[in-house]
Amino acid sequence: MPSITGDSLRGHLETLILSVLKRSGEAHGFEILKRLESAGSGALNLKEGSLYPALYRLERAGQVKAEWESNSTPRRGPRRRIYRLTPKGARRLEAARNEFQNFVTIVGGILGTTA
Amino acid sequence: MPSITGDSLRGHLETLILSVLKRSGEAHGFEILKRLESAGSGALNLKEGSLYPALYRLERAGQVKAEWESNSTPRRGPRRRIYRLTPKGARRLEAARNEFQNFVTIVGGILGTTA
DNA sequence: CTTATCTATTTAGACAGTCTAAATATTAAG
DNA sequence: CTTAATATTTAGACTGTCTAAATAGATAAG
Repeated sequence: MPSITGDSLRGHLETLILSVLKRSGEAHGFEILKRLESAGSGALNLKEGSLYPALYRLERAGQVKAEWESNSTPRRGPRRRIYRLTPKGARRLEAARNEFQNFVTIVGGILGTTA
Repeated sequence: MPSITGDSLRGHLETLILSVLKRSGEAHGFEILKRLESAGSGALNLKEGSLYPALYRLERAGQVKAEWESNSTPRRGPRRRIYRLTPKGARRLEAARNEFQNFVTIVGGILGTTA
């Protein structure tokens, strides 16, 4: 099973988070984690210790907005923080997509995986 | 001018070095630096402080072999260390290319840049 | 001869974002 | 009451970038 190491993920994790929020709508941290694991087909070995700090960075940067979930529907477990994309985050996502494309073009070009 | 940040480069630099050695043959550090800058069309802002440590790691790992250049042809400047790919390095390069492809597929898939 | 310049390597230290690992919290189920 | 499931938080290690400068040799310029 191929796996993506932490080093490779660096600098891309925040973009991935923004992307799942854009595609599947608002979610709490743990669900974002599961969405990413699922979308990564097991290649993404993402840990809480990486995800939650990334969410805080995004929140501080105004790219996501977080709210504590109400306790209206009784459920198992502690209160959850629901994250959703802000307009600023959506713009950042668009820019990051272009940056990723550029990154792939440059690095892929040197590696000869595209040429 | 789009630029690739250090974070994104992380975990890919050693592969890039192996690739330029494979494609353009042996070279000393400074030339590798210039080859990468040239191949990156200015998007790669690579620094000596990143390159030389990476070369030492590759050497320790047996993926490149380094030799001090002889002083036969008089030239300006200090002696240079010439690096060339080892068979082990060539195998690592092949594996790393596949890993990069996988990385692009997974991350690109989540970002929606390929789908 | 002295100084400046070009080329190249080395290295100290800062920085940031992963990871490991565990602590904490809440509620349902048994 | 205890156990299990869910979710968040956080301390600390690790590593590979970056900044920045020190070191160095050889030739060119004056």
